[in-house]
Amino acid sequence: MTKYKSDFLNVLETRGFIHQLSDPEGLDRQACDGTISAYIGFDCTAPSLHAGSLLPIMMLYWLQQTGHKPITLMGGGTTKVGDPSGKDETRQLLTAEKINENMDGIKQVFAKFLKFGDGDNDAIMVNNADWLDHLNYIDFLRDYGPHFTINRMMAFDSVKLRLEREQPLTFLEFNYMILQAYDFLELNRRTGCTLQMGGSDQWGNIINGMELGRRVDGAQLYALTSPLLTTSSGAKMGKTAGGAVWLDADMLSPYEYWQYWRDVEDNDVGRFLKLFTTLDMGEIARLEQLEGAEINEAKKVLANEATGLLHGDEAAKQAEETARQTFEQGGAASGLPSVEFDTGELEGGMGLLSALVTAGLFSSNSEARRAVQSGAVKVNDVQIKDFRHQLTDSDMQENAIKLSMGKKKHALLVGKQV
RNA sequence: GGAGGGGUGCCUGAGCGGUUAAAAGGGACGGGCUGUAAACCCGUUGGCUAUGCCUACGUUGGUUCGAAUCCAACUCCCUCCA
Repeated sequence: MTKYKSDFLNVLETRGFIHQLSDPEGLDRQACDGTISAYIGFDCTAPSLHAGSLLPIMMLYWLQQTGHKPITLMGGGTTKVGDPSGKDETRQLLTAEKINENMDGIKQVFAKFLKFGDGDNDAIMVNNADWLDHLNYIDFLRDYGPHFTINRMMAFDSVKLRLEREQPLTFLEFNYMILQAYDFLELNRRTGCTLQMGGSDQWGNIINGMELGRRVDGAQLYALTSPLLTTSSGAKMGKTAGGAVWLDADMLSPYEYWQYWRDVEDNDVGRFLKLFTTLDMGEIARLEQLEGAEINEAKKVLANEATGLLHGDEAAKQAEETARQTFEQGGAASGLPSVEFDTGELEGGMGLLSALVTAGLFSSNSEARRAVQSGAVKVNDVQIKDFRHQLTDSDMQENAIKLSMGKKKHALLVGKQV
């Protein structure tokens, strides 16, 4: 099938995870001969990871499934510096407290995909602040500075891009690649890790670490990157109307997460099934054959599988059921995002606009009013175009009012006696 | 330290005394078509107790009947020189 002998590279290859690989034969042999440890670094710039990080997480998942050891590296130290790759502007510096806070949130997610522990191929988590925070400047410069030339550093895309666009690149950021390179070396020393994976934008950084390891310790290290993931229409993964597609259930409900996968473009379905589900390739091939309206079945499978991996099968089923009731029957499913309100407000009529804002469908009355006027709003599935409309007791159905914005966004106002 | 350029709405970016809630594009959202796609077409895109009011063009003052537009100070950023 593929040119690889090892399960690990075979799986990654057939599922479309591999973009660049530094030494295919060498790594393949390593993976066949024994257990390899590989790491991926994660930023701590947000309190939760989003769908964009799912790809690297899945790589670690397959790494473990094929018998190897995943290492998740939290960028507690490097986040203090900020990766300039792919950024036009200097990132805002985060405080140490904020970084730690974010790190706590991010940790939760990994446990759902990886098995942590002390076993041979159990995953471990490390924080590069552990070694970066205590570096001695002069010692560090003397030990590792000679292995980097400015000439080469200038040639890196992340640097070149800034210079060409005449955007500032601070010395702080300029150092980022050195620190990341050092991470690789340090991890190799500490845990025997020999492979670093990451998005294609990390290629340069990873190569740096590889070379540093070779020069300093004579270690044979490997680099593997995944393709930069965009949707067929070119948009970045993981962003949606309401913001990022967070992996934390508190920041994005399983139902909304399910909807995200349900709504992917036709052209992405096959690719996403391979990348974000664990279905076997035969099943995926079958789903890929579906065309026209039938492709919706494949999308549901995608949504179920992806949601199941993250939030559990139970949550996935619920989300599917909620979606089925909402879209296919037009009913008010209980699993919709719901907000409690005081039923006393209905006496004498409750303004439609404020109800919509309360339900979280709009952020301001004006925004809600415009939407009502353009016919986007429905109350219990009946379109209302008068923004002065008042909701009353008679709108309550089974102790809730279903409010809709457009075809896809629904919310329930659930009555609460006070 | 010296010289120049610049800070406009979610983003890019026009405007350079009144007709500016601020061109244009992007993005986003809504409607139509569909399959809860894509593409395409149309609309919306500061807030409010709404034929009116308030807030907004880095900050603070000033000139003026009137300022995003002129002046001053401050501040932040960029480029070049030392």
